[in-house]
Amino acid sequence: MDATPTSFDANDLPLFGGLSAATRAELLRNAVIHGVAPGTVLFEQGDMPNFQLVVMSGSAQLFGRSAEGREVLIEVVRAPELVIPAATVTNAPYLMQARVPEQSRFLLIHADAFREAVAANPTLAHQVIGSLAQQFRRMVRQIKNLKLRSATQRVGCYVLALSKQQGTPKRACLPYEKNLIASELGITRESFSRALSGLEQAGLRVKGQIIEIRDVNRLVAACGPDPLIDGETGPEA
Amino acid sequence: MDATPTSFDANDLPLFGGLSAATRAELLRNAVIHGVAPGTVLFEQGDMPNFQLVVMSGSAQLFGRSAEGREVLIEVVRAPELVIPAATVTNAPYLMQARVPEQSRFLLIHADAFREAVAANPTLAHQVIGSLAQQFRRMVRQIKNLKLRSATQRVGCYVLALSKQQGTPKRACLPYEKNLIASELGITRESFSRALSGLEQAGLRVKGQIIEIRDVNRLVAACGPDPLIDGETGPEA
DNA sequence: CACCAGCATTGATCGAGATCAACGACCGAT
DNA sequence: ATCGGTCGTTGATCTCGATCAATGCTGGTG
Repeated sequence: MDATPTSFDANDLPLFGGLSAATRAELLRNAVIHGVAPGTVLFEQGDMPNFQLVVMSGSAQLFGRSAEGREVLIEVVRAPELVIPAATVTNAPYLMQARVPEQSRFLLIHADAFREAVAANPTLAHQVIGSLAQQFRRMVRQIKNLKLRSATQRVGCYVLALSKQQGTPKRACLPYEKNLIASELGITRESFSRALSGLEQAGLRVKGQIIEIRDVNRLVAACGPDPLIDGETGPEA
Repeated sequence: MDATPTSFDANDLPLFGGLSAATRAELLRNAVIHGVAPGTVLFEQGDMPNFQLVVMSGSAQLFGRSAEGREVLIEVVRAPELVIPAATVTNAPYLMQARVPEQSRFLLIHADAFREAVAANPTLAHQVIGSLAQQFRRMVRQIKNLKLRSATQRVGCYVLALSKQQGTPKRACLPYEKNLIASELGITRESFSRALSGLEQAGLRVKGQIIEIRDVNRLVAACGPDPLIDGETGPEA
């Protein structure tokens, strides 16, 4: 079980797997690598995509904003994922804003060049299809999560999913501020806090960013996780 | 403004646009057309995809179900769309159940054959990318809708979007049962009914399946529609 | 060190929306 | 026409989560 690396070189990106050196080089001629400081906004919602961004290290957070200015976290994209290829390939305005929470590196490919390369190159197209499909499924999962579960269930399942994906069955470490996690789960930070406290009856112990799971079975019983919502993260993968 | 047709022939599907007659024929050799009666379940959530389904006429409704058995409408797919290509291309279990609400016709392409054809065929791959991207964006819009707006706002914007897309600025006709629309909007049928009543103060009149919009401006002011959530549906397209 | 700013927790209260229940309208079947 | 079923509406009540407000905690800066 080799973990996915967190940092990538422009030439060993999975995106380019199976591409001939020539086409890869041609694509990279239309691209630059950009180091980005925390807090940077990569693009605003409503902007037209000029580049296809690829996360080489670090991550990007995608936010949705309402007319009244409320802002919620919708997704987090990590290396080596594409940042919303859906916008680039349809050449339609971004539906979300992208912000960078940590020091990160991005590959920027000119949108036109990217679209042409995808059209000309079956294996590249295949990679894009895979990426789009994964991202689509994540969105469907999130919708099911929002529509079918209570706030407490969402919080509990979130913690369970974290602990699995971190490989620590008795512990989960929150990956960013509770504020953001709450908005990702479609609740306020206050409700998030209360839900965590409430789940202490189900064998949970909150210590800052670290959540201890004293009784997994009780937690599972309390919040009813579902692989078709929370993701597989079974033995493999 | 020629409306999109509601019924398609196997040979003039946009999916096959730009394909040579030979490859199209080859694909269709691995496919069958199936007429389907209302109420039929095409597949269950959790099933592995055996076919890539394409809607040739009619529609398919996609439902998510929770462990406790609650069921909500997540999306409706109409001709000439692909039915969840994300499941087929990733060869992963369906996250939703597909049910057919009306007499419909589907093209069923063997999943393996479909994947091979996509891999071998850049223009087909391009069509799949476009379809996936559109569907991804719809899911993002729905998430923003759920997380950023109140129930009443969602209902009002839904009616506005309907009237625009039906080309009747002063009227909207609900496309299926209020029951289902409510679950699509993430609320109960009772709340949906009340929200519609409440919006009568904003110039709305409910007559069964027909909703009259007596004062568009007031409705817009009341529920704050946003092209980045509700879709463009501007002058063209 | 003192200070301040941003984040997190906790309490009190409010309100939107869910739930429970009753009723009416519609529709297909016999 | 009568029946039974589904769907929709309306009312009463409840509850979950939002909101408002106060306080605590932490980390960075002078």
